[in-house]
Amino acid sequence: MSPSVFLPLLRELSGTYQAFEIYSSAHIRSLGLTPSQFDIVATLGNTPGMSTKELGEKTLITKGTLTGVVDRLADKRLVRRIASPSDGRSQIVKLTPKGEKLFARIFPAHLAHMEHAFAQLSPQVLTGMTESLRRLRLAFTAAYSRHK
Amino acid sequence: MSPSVFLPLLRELSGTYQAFEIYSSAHIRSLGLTPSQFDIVATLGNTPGMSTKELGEKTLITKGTLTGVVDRLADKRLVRRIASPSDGRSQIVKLTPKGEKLFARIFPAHLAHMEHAFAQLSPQVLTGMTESLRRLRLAFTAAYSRHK
DNA sequence: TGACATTGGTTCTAGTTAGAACTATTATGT
DNA sequence: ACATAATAGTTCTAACTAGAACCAATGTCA
Repeated sequence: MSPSVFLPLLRELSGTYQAFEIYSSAHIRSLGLTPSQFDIVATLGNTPGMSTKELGEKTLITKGTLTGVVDRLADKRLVRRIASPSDGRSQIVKLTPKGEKLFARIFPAHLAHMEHAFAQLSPQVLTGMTESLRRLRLAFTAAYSRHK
Repeated sequence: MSPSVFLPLLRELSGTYQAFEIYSSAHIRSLGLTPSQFDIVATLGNTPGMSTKELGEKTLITKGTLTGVVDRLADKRLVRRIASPSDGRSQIVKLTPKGEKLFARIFPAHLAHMEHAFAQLSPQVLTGMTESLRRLRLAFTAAYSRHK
């Protein structure tokens, strides 16, 4: 495979991801959260809470980073840490009532904001893109496990 | 457009980008650079140098960040800043001989590393993915300029 | 049961990040 | 020419980032 084929793809992947981040995060910051904080709140919304580990898997935030992000959300009284009843090492993170109220207010608003970006694209095109990205992701993860 | 269509796409976009980053950056760090530093060195390779502004546009690194990244590369004696002859506000950043030597050594190695990830995918599929991503990027940038 | 490895989280370090405020220089419009 | 606006870079702040070292609790296996 020649670099002239995959280099433009890598550039476009970075560019598209960055364009998404810029569009999405401008809105999120206007709501008073950082993108990572929003990710946590959105993931915890409508759940009874989950362990830090599970939260990290769903949000793709590594555990070292997660400690700090959850700390700052706890400072804002949006989440609370509870010791796991079944595992002495584990913490359950859950939204406080204040956090749930925030979730109910900003999550639908953010979905509506994101929806605007997809106005010109058909569902068929979007599912096709999703499938393409999945193949590409699998190619990277497969290559990574081969090389490590 | 329903969130059930675009939310999986956004998740996959983040996941794919992250998988790329993990695969790519593990290799870059083993070469002694951070991903941002590698980006700069790769962009400056085989050029007579360019302004900080141009460098930021090509690498998608914002100017405030770029100052620090270039500082650290300059500390390592890999790049040098030169005053622009035509514009008193502008700096030209260029590789030093040491930087060029590093570029010649690690850039081909990194291309070869990335190439492994694409072994199972045909050029046709890759160019199709590139085009899909381009459409998605344009959707975000168009939405962003509408909303700002 | 007791040694050993694994796992969940925290802490630490070096670096990146965006965004805003700021400085110096250049461009614009009258 | 002069006032004003725009631009290139730096600096500052708050936050995120990965990765490694670390600690305590749990799991494994002989």
